[in-house]
Amino acid sequence: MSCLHLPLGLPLDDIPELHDTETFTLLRKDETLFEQCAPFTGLFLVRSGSLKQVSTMNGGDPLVMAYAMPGDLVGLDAIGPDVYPGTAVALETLTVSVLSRERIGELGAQAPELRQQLCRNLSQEVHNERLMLRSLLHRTAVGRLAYFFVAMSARFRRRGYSPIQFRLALSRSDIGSYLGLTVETVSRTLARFQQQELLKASGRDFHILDLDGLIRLAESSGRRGRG
Amino acid sequence: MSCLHLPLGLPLDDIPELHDTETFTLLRKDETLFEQCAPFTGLFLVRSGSLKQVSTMNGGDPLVMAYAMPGDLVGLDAIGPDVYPGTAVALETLTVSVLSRERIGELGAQAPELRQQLCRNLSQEVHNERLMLRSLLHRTAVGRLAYFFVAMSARFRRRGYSPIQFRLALSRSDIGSYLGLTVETVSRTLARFQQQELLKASGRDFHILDLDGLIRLAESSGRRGRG
DNA sequence: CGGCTTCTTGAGCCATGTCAATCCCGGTGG
DNA sequence: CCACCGGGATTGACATGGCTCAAGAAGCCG
Repeated sequence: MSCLHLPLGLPLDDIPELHDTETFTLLRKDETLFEQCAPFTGLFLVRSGSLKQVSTMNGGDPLVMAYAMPGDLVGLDAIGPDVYPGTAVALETLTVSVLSRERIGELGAQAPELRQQLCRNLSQEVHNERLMLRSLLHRTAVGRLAYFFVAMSARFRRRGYSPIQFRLALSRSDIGSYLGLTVETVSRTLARFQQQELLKASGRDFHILDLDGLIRLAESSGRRGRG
Repeated sequence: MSCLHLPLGLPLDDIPELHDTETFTLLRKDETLFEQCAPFTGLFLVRSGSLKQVSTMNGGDPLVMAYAMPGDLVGLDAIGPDVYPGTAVALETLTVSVLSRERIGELGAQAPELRQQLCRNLSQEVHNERLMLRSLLHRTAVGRLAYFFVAMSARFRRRGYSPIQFRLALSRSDIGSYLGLTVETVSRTLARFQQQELLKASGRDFHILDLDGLIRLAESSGRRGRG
């Protein structure tokens, strides 16, 4: 289960230029960093706070596609299409630094190995996404949520935060959308997790009590689809 | 619904070097091109026949992750991890041409814009996968299968084959695994599609009768998860 | 024609979506 | 400081989609 970090959690810290950027932007809760379909202008590195990326399909409801926390790079999935494939909404007060399209071009020209590194990361990402989402497809609500918390725990750990106690700015219904479940199911399942002393949730603060238990739940394949 | 092509269907035809390769390999049904966890040795371009890529999670059942048809490039998701993240199994007699790791390096060095192009494709891919899988997460069996056939139809069209009549070498249970459904559900749902004259299936040959109807089904969000 | 695998069909049950009521919490105004 | 209000969260009752188990039909190859 090495690949549990979620979508935008690319390990690009090793690209120093990314940290030199001086352009900072501040957003308040519910403000957007960019809108779906807006032309690609650059990448964003989250400094503090968090955001969700929401995509609306042809006449469907908006889906929460990704959750970005400090250290995450946002906008990578806009490089190919050349427009942002979803709207980025601040979940709380948020600061990001901007890496403009032009700057990316310069950097790519100067250091080809940077682009190579980016390729690697993207390739890794394709694989991670596939693996995560395909296994979610086969899991029940319990499995999906367990997976979600294990993944979040791993992500916080990699970022240097506590892997067992953290705050998720996502609402229950965001989590539901992210996992393909209804709010009610999320809520009920969380209640069960707490009864079983797997974790403690108060509002948006979570405390993992039994990570191994959650991992076991996440791996014990839920029932859907045998082959 | 521009992004309906499936995982490995990258539009890399514009990279001419890929077609110059002389190294051909032939495999018979059920033989494998590479095994999961084998070190990355190169990419493969499918010439004829088809294959499925299957990943086994930590102690789970194997999941069908991708289906590759002639013109598809296989192995892109191995670049990042440097090992193949799944086993590639021939579904029928199969010929591929090999693009070795070394050759990729050379090409990348000669033509930097090629690598850039690869980046774009990978980025696009991240987005496509996300979109497809997240929306599958929210759909019922009907929606998933409809989506699947619409996607396949689009893929065959892009490859220059008939978009309404094609053969899928995948078994019902492969399709189920790919979509997160059981064989039985796939079978029953296909039966309903035929009653409603949306398509005709005989064995592994499919004939789309009402593509618009399928698109409508695929888009009319199945019920799971409202937000 | 027999043996294998794949596909289809049926009956029953459980998980989860739906609908609806209530609760909780944070903010706002009196 | 308290009453009110609104959005999110929880909980309950119910309906149903899809998984399970099981049997049979249809291909496929010898």
